[in-house]
This record gives sequence, structure tokens and C-alpha cells, in this order.
Amino acid sequence: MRSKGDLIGQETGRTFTETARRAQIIAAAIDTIAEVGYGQASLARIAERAATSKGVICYHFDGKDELVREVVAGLVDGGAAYMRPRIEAESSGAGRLRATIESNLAFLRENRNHVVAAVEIVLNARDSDGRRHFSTGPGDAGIGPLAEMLAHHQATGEFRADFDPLVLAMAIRAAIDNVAHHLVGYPDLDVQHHARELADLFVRVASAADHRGMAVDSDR
Amino acid sequence: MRSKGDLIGQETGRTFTETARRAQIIAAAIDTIAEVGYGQASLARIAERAATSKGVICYHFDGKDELVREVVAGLVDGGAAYMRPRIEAESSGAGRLRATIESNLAFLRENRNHVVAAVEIVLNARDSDGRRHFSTGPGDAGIGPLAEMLAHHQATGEFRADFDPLVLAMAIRAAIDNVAHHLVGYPDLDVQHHARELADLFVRVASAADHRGMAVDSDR
Amino acid sequence: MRSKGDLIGQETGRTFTETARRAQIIAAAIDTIAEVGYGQASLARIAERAATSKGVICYHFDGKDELVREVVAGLVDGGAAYMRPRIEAESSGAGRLRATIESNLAFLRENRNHVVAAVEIVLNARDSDGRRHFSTGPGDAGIGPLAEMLAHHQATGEFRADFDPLVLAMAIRAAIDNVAHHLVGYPDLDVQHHARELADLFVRVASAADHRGMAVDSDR
Amino acid sequence: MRSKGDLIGQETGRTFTETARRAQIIAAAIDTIAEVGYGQASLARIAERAATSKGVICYHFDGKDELVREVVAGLVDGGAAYMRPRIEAESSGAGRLRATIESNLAFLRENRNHVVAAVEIVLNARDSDGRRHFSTGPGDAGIGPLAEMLAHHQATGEFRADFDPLVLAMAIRAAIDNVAHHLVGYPDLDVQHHARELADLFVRVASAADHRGMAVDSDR
DNA sequence: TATGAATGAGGGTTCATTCAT
DNA sequence: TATGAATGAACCCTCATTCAT
Repeated sequence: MRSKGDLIGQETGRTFTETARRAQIIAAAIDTIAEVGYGQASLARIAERAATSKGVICYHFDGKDELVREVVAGLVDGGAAYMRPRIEAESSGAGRLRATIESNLAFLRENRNHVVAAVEIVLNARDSDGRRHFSTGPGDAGIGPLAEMLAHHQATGEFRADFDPLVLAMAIRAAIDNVAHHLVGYPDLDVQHHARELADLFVRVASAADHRGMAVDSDR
Repeated sequence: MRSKGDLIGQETGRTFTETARRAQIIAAAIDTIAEVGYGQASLARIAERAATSKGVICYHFDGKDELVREVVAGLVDGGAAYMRPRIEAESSGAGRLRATIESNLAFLRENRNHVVAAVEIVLNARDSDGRRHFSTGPGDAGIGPLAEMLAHHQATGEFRADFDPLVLAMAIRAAIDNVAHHLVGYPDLDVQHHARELADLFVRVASAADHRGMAVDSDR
Repeated sequence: MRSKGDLIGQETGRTFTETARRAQIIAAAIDTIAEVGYGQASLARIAERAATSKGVICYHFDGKDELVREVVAGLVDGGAAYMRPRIEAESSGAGRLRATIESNLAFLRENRNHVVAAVEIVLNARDSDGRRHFSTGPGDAGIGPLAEMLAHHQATGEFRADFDPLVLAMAIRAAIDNVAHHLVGYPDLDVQHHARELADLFVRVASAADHRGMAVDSDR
Repeated sequence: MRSKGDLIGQETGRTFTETARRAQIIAAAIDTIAEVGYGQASLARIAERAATSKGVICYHFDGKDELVREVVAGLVDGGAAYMRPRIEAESSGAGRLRATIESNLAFLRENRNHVVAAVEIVLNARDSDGRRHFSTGPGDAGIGPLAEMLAHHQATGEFRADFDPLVLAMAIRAAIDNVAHHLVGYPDLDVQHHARELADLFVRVASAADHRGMAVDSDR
């Protein structure tokens, strides 16, 4: 049961069966958390959906915490793999910002439950003393690099200099996660529409250029 | 802080002692939830902080659900009372939007734990089937009126016509709640700074007028 | 609060108001127990129906046990007062037996909830160690005198000599109480019909006389 | 002793260990209920007698209700298996009625606590609204078939035509259950004596034949 | 006297985890 | 290795009763 820091594709020493079992349990956890929320997603409920028992989960995962970490790690990895090339394909600040928002929400559209579950976990998971398992601070993967990117294009002059890149990054992150959050109660929410609207909004607000409406409309 | 939609000053049939006790317990609940999160805020923990027992809480509140509803209702009432006059004092769209964001965050600064607790509750409270107790949909008090206000000033021409007011309203709401959320792990976060930055951002992004930077800067 | 052994009409030292309050609470207890059963009839539920609080009940009744004893005592007194003259008006064994059964069930018909509640209590009330509060043994008011009456008319020769009067008395008692018991789930049950049928059955089975059908039919 | 109407010998998917544990817990429940009554038979008390914990009981039985249902179901199954051949061995109405009563009480003698517990449960178990879990109506297994049998032999002319078979069936059922009920406070009660007496009484009361004393006496 | 407030034990149930096999 | 069994603490809530006023 050596699971710490394992990455996909790395040598893990796991048998094929074990890998499959873990994947199946993770999938059950994702669906359960997405459906009933983190607080109600007990091992029993997850096990039921995975058609196993709690014992099996604890055998494969050394506790609920590790299972939950795997869900988040899997999402972070998958999300990064999906988004990074789309973002790096752009060179302008506007392009990168738009790509960040739109690829993030496109990923959400294609991995709805996984993203919803991860958001649930990150917002709620705490130890018995109430300390958060996942801090979502300025150094977070979803905020830090984004803030740096904004600051970089402030320096190049493409973005306005009069906003705090950290504040904007946090607002963008919050707006994106918020879409995932609403998806639970409103499954018919048009993610693509939100993606375009949010990209328009945040690109416009960051850009220094006048004639802002034009630039935005031109590349659609 | 009354349980059935009573308005302040109305006859509630409650004793002075009971009112005091309820307030004390609610305060303990707020602090507990703000500190350890909704999931870890058991009646026992709340009772401990209130220096009583679970029995007393259940005597005054007929269940955890009512206590939690009171926390949220108290915040909604208090928040509305704080924000409404500040918003209504403005007539322009920009003024109203700025007042909305800034008064909301000013209220947060002055009622940190209460707001944090309410956000925790609204995001997490669910019944045993996983259904949310508090839906945060388009009709929500925090989103619906804001979206209507945005749409109104789109109609007057003060705000751009090319954004979806609902999407923007949700983004604003998310950005505000997100500040409360971050406050837990980062108590030194400068709420006032975020307030001004967010107000600038969202006013600018909504406004139709050119020379936007000027307008924004001028009223600071 | 001197309530031990008080009998109706005796000097109790109670004010008029107190007597009225007790009666009101007893009535609430009767209806509650008859409706939801002894086990679910908590002081809170009884207080709710009586439009008071638990404290009031405990003030007037020195505990749940006394309240429950009063319910039973009231029924025993009332039942005896109702039945005794009707039984004593008869001189034959058949007449007395028939009067016992029919007046008992007539009383039930007129005091449905009270009888049902008393039966619930007698069958279920126990202290915390599981010992019954009301034993329904051979010396019980409902069995002992009846068995003696049966034995008496066995001695006179009116009743057959070959049955155990205690066994028959218990069977009669059980059949009567059983009607009260069924009344809960089947409120439309025809008590009068059961009364006549049971009287016929038990008079016939006890009587020594041949031509039994005739005797039974003739006095209806 | 299976939970979902399984028949003996069917595949239940239960382990040997689980079956044994369930049986042990059921036995403890039976003894506890028989001793202290349904109302006082908490899971803690049952667990104590079974030398386990409440957790174990809830692990095996998914709630107190299922445990209690199993106790009743086990008794119904066992009682039917015991009584049916004894009843069906008889062809006359008198024989069948006598066999019903005597085998029922013989079964009681041999399964005292189980029967007492089941009677306790059926009379008392209710949900939180006060509705009985086990209705003891005309369609009940203990009343319906018996009433039909009585009616059948009324039609053949062996039994008198002038009694209501449902009333008599209910009286018989009540008399039998009553013996179980008395057994609690009076453990030395002679069940066999009651069995013979009750059989005599009810056979005699139902039979059309004259010379009734003779017939009854002759087969003892 | 009369009652709202408090008590604290105990109710049934769920939980994440560990253990024996 | 893989799993059913067990654990015991914690969950929210209800209870009959007592107390201070």
C-alpha cells in the first residue's frame, strides 16, 4: 500500500487488478460526492455505489483521506493536462486569459462530476480539529500561476496596470468554481455560455486597450 | 433572530431569558462554524463553547436545523439592513454596483464570523439525501436582485448591453463569498483592499462609458 | 400535593382550579395514550394536547407515574360505578355473566378513549427495571370477583361444574380487553355486536342447562 | 429467521458467522423483551445480554425495527411449522379447534420467551406517529384462517350456526395470547391446564351436538 | 402558586477504522 | 491478498424530572 505521491504512469508496484479496483472506487467516490455532497458521502455510501464494502476501500486506500486526496489529485493532473496546452498555445495575455477560463470550463463540461466532487472536497474537507485539508490560498495551483500570468502581462503593457493581479485571479477562480457549484442544483446550466461570458468579462476588464468591445467580438 | 419570519418589534411570545439564551447559543454556533466548518460543528462543540449542554440547545431550538436556519436568517436580515440604505443612496448603476460590493464586504469586515459561518452553512448544509437546504440559484436573494439591477442599467444605457446580467451577478456574488471563504485560512487578508479592487473591476467591466479609468479613479 | 389514595368526592384539600387542571391534564393523557399508545405518550405530547407545559404536569402530578395511575384509577372507579348496579340487578348466574360482559362493553362504547388508554397502560406500564406497574393476576379487580361469581353459580348448580372458573374468567377478561385493543386500529368495529356475541358465547359455555340456545335467545 | 421472507434452505447470501451472530442477537432480544417488556428493551440492554455492543447489532440488523421484525417473523414461521401438521392431522371441526388451541399453547410452553416477546412486540411496537407496526386485524394470520375454519364447519353443520365466527376467532386468539401475557408475572402458571380448559370451553361453545359434556370428556 | 428553564442520562443510528481470518 | 466482522466514539435528539424564580 505505497500510494504516497504516485503519479499516473509512474512505477507504482501495483498489480493490474489493484489499479483497476482503485479506479473503480475513485469513480464511485466522485459520483457519490458530486451527488450528495462531501458531508454525506460516507464510505458506506461510496462502497454501496462501488458494489463493495467499506473494508475493501480501507484496504486499498489507507483511509478516507487518501481516497479523497486521490480524487483531487486526479482532477488536478487531468485538468492541468487538458488546460496547459490550450493555454500555452496562446501568446497574448488576452488569449491566455480567455484560454484559461474557457478550457477550465470546457474541462468542467466534460468532467462534470469529477470537478464538482473536487470542488466539494476542497471547500469542505477538514480534519477533526476543523483545519482545512486543502488550503486555497494565493499559492494554490488555481490562483498563483494565474496571478503571475496577469502580472506578467501587466508588465508587458497588454493588461492595465491598475488592478491587483491577485485579487483578479481569486475572482476568476471563484467565478469558475462557482459554475461547478451551481451545476449541482441546476444541471441544465449552460456551461459553454458561462464560459464565453466570463471570458469576455474578465478579458475586457484586464485589457488596457480601448475599443475593447471590438477586440472581444472579433475573435469569436 | 426570530424563527418564523418575524420582524423586529413583533410579538414573539418569547421570554427575555429565552431571547438572551437563544442569542448566546447562536453566537456560539456562529463562532464554532466559522472556526471548524459546518461539518465539524456538532451540537456538542457548540454547546461547549456556549458553556451549556446539547440538551439546552435542543430545548431552545428544536433541532440543529432550526439553529442553523437562525444563523442564516439573522445574517440575511442584518446584511440587508446594513446594505440596503447604502445601495439605495446611489442612483447611478456604477454607484449602486460599487455600493453593493463595498457594503457587502464592509459588512463582512464588521461581522466576519457571522458571514463566514453563513457561507459555510449555505454551501454545505444538506439533508440526509444530499439535497441542499439552501439553494443558491438565480432566484436567491444575493443573485436575483443584483441581476435585475444590472439589467435595469443595461436598459438605461449606462451599462453595456453585451453581457448576460445573470452571469455577471453570479460572478460578483462568487467573488464576494470567496473573500469570506479565504478569510478563514488567511485572517489577515485585507478585506477593504479587496472591496475596492473588486468594485473597480466589476464597475469597469459593466460600464459602457469610455474613459473608464478616469471615472473609476475620480470617486475614490 | 397530597394525592395518594384520593378518591373522587373525598376531601382532598384541592382548590377548585387545581381539580379542574388535573381533570384537564388527565383528559389530555387519555386521548394521547389512546391515540399514539403508551410508549409514544410522552409528557411533552400530553402537555401539547393539554395546551400546557411539562412543568405544569409535573407540578400537579408528582411524576408521570401518578398521572397514569390516576387515569387507571379513574377508569376503574367509573367502570365499577357503571357496571356494579347493572350486575347486581341480576340474580341468576346467566344474567350476571351477561350483564358483566355487556355492561363492560357498553361502558367501553361510551368511554372509548378512556378504556383504550387504561388497557394500554395496564399492558405496558413498567418501571425502569421492567417490572409491571399493574399486575393483571388472579387477584385483579377484573378477574378475581368474576371468577368467584362463576364459582358461586357452579356451587348452586346453575353453571357446569367441569370448568375452571379462573380460566374462564381470564378468557372473558381477555376477550373484553381485546375488543378495546382492536378498537384502536378499527374504529368502526361494532362494539354492541361483539357484546351480544361474547355474552351469548360465554353464557352458553358456562350454563349447565340443556336447550341452551332457547334460554339465550329467549331473553333478547 | 431470514429477513425478507426467505424460505428455509434458500440462498440468503449470509455467512455462517453472520447467521450465528444474528441468531445470538435475536435470542438476546427475545429474552430481554420477554423479561423487561418491549418499551424497556433498548438496544443497549439487548446488546448487554448478548455480550456485545449496540454497534454490532446495527451492523447485522440495520436498525431496531428489523431485529424486532425478525423476532416476530421467526415466531410466526416456527409456530406455523409446529401447529400446522397438528391441525391438519384432524378432520373434524372439534378436532381442529382443539388442535389449534392446544398446539398453540404447547408451542408456547416450549417457546415461552419467544412467544411472550412476540406478543409484547405485536401489542406495543409503533412508529413515531403512534401507528402500530403489526396490525392484529381480521386478516391477521392468527385470526383470519381460524375464523374461516370456524365458518367452514358451521357450513358443514358440525358447528352451531348462531355465532359470528370472527368474534369467536378473536376471543380464542385473545384467550391464547392472554396466557402468554400472564406468564410474565406468573411463571408457574400451568399452561397445559389452561390449554385443556380453553380447548374444552371453545370446542363446547362451538359445537352443535348435544350431550356435549360427554363428547368433551370422552377424548381426554 | 405556578411555570419557564435547565438537566443529564439514555434513546437509536452512523461513522471511519481495525482486526482476524 | 482480500474481506466480512467488529469496534466504540460520536452523532442528533427525546425523555422525565428538578430547579429558580
